[in-house]
Amino acid sequence: MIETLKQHITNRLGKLPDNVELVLPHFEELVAKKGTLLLQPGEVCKYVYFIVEGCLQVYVVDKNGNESTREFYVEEQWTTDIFGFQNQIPSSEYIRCVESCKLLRIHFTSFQQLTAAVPQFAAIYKQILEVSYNNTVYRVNTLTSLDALDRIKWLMDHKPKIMSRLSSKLIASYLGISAETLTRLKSKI
Amino acid sequence: MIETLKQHITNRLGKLPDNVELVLPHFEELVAKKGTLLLQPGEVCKYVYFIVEGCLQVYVVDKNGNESTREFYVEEQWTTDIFGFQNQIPSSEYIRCVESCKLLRIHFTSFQQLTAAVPQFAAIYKQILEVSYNNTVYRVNTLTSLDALDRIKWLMDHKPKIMSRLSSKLIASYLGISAETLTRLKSKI
DNA sequence: TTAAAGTCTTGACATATGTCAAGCGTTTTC
DNA sequence: GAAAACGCTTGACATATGTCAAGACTTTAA
Repeated sequence: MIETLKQHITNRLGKLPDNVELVLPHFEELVAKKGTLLLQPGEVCKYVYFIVEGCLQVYVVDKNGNESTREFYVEEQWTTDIFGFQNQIPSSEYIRCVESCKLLRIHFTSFQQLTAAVPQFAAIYKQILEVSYNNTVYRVNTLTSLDALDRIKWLMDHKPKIMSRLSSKLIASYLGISAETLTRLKSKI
Repeated sequence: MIETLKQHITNRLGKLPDNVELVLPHFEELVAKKGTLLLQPGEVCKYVYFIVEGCLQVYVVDKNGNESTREFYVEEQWTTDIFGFQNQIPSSEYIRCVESCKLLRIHFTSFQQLTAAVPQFAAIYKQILEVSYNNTVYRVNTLTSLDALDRIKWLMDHKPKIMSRLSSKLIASYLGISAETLTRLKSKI
């Protein structure tokens, strides 16, 4: 599992064999089965997770008990409640394994140490932050400026793997519509 | 105007008189009247704006010509198309003055220089990035998990100044509803 | 292997929100 | 100061989407 992370990091930064070896020992392997909750609202997020295999869902639950998915993360992506993690304050979101997962996680203390000590690690963090922010900006704009049918098309075009890999119920919770509406609209494409 | 920025920076970082003087000369004053477009889709964003006075709207236009506002920014806030700016690629959003504005702007070149040379400036940028990301995450979650009435209440609770300061049409475009629906729902509170 | 749980689809109906139009008051502009 | 533009509210109606229920199919777990 560590090998995947090593590859991921060197891909991003070019060859830097020295500092990679500083970083890797701080990660801990974690195998979690489908349905495992890694974080709940009110809880302080202590880890950043790197996905070696599987899929994580970040979501909230509304007053009627419906889930709204903010984002799905898959292989070679990083997941955490960034703001809650950085400030060590309670989260407002759930993080759940929607498939069996092989994960690597790094603890808050190690993370802070590394960003301070290893510039390349800080650079990766900044990169992740900027990309995450950009994705979330896109997410707001698609949610507000596209109707349900166009959001489905958007998802098929931009995240075809997510579309085919997850259940309709999960996809619907990401698109902000009911599973029934998703079924009906898909037949119109 | 520069004095406001100086105050803003020292408030954030404590006293650091030396480096502030390195930063300030890179900013340029800009007065823009209501309606001025600072950025359009397809255009590469060359500046980061600091608002001394006024209000900026970041929005997109959908296929029917309707505006969807992603965010409003007011006094002492920073506005830019972060991702497009950092990567110098075309934006997908508009940035517009919805009031007469007094702004300070810093050019891409200066910005890169300063983040590389002045750690405190890089720290402010990281802070802004994290807060912006967090706000946008909240925005996704309120859009998908709250109905229109609860989104109005959310806005009144969390951004009362925005609510009273801007037109119903603008507020509605932020909430993802029509101006008529906003009128009707407000009477239910 | 079988029971239980979950998934997808479809129908009937309910509801929230949008659209268009009109009226009226306020603000802006020449 | 008059004309034009704009902003808010309300009504009538259209439409998109949600909710609930049922049936067929598939996957999971004992």
